[in-house]
Amino acid sequence: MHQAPKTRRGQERRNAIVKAAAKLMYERGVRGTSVEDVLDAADAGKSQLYHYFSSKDDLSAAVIDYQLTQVLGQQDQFRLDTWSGLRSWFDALIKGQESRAFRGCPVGSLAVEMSAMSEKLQARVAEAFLHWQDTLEQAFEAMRNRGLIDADALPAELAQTTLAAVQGGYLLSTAEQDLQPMVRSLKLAFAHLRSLAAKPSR
Amino acid sequence: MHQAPKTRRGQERRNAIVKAAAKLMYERGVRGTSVEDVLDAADAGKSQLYHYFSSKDDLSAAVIDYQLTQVLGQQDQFRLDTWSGLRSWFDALIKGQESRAFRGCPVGSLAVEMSAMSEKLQARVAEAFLHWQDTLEQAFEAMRNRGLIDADALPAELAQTTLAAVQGGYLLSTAEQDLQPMVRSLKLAFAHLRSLAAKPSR
DNA sequence: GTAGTGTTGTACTGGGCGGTACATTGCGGC
DNA sequence: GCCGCAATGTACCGCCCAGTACAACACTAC
Repeated sequence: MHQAPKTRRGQERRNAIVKAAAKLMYERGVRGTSVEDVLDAADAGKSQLYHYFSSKDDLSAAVIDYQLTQVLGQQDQFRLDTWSGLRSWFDALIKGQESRAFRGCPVGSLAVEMSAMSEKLQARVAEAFLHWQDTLEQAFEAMRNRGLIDADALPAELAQTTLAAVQGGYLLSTAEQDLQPMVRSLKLAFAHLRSLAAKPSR
Repeated sequence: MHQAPKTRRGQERRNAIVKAAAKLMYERGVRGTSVEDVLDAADAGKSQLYHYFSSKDDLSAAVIDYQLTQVLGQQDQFRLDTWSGLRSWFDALIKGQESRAFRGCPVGSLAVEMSAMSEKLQARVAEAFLHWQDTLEQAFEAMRNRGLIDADALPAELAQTTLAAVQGGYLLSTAEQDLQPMVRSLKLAFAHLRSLAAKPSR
């Protein structure tokens, strides 16, 4: 029981369950979503869930991965190692937050709740954020290599502060149900990155 | 039923319940904390809870207020309208996050979960954040009035971006179980504020 | 078709949880 | 000392929910 699907059909059912879980957990929170809600939404039965997952925690872990994949997938549509690409990405994040009714970051909101649930989930959350951070770091490193940002800048540090600005923006925007904090936070993050550009040699 | 306490003793019991609830909800999340857990911790009975609160949601709302009060209380120990006071406050936030085992912001983590629970709680969360933001705004306005920061700076905007940096730092630090993101995020926020100081006239 | 493995339907259970009912006790005012 | 209200103890209820048991079905290979 609760093993990886071995047929295409099984794979599709598993994905449908994760997708439905991701949607509901995003909207109502992890603990606010019962497995039966998920199964109803995915039009699946209980035996299917426990065929592929060992527990709700296990499903939740899959949901983090799924949401991270979604976020990184959208992120890949932008050339983050260019100024215009970065700006477009920020704009897209803001648009997304608006269109999803100020519900916050699909990864970040899960992260807060799951970090307090179990050691295992906490570890998965950490992994997810480090991965996300890493994709940003690569973009900044590329910019540095191409001379777009100063050679002394630390891509890892920039990735961390940028992600913090994104999450801080999301959180305030969700808490206050207002787009403005997110707009301002990202604007500031962008300006900071921009300030590291084209340093007049050393 | 569920009305304000009318005696000193009642007041104390009510406070004890809220305090215990705040502690547990912070550690385990709101939905991860049962009212019975709270009552055990507060050494109280169920009739006491429902004497002062109409529901768990009602108690949760009181917990937001309590946590905000705690945070603002600690914040009041610093002169936020001075550079050294600001820096000390940031340092204290970092120390707090460390000493509380990377569990995140006592207000922010509640906010994420509660925003998705009900309209009423969402409204209370918004109120809390706006209040917090306001205290920062007052500090920045005082600085501006005293010429510590540029006359063109907008205190409201600074308050929002500063709070976003705080929350973003908390979130990443909690997700990654590492102090560094918070340290860097606050360092950056401080540098940004600092950059608005002593503009060479217009 | 038949065997074997992957998949799915259904019915059930045991525990936990929010909330209620109601009786009882503590306490201040007169 | 007794009345009245605030405060508290206790037992209980109904519901929901994660997880299980087990039987039935689907597909592939031969």
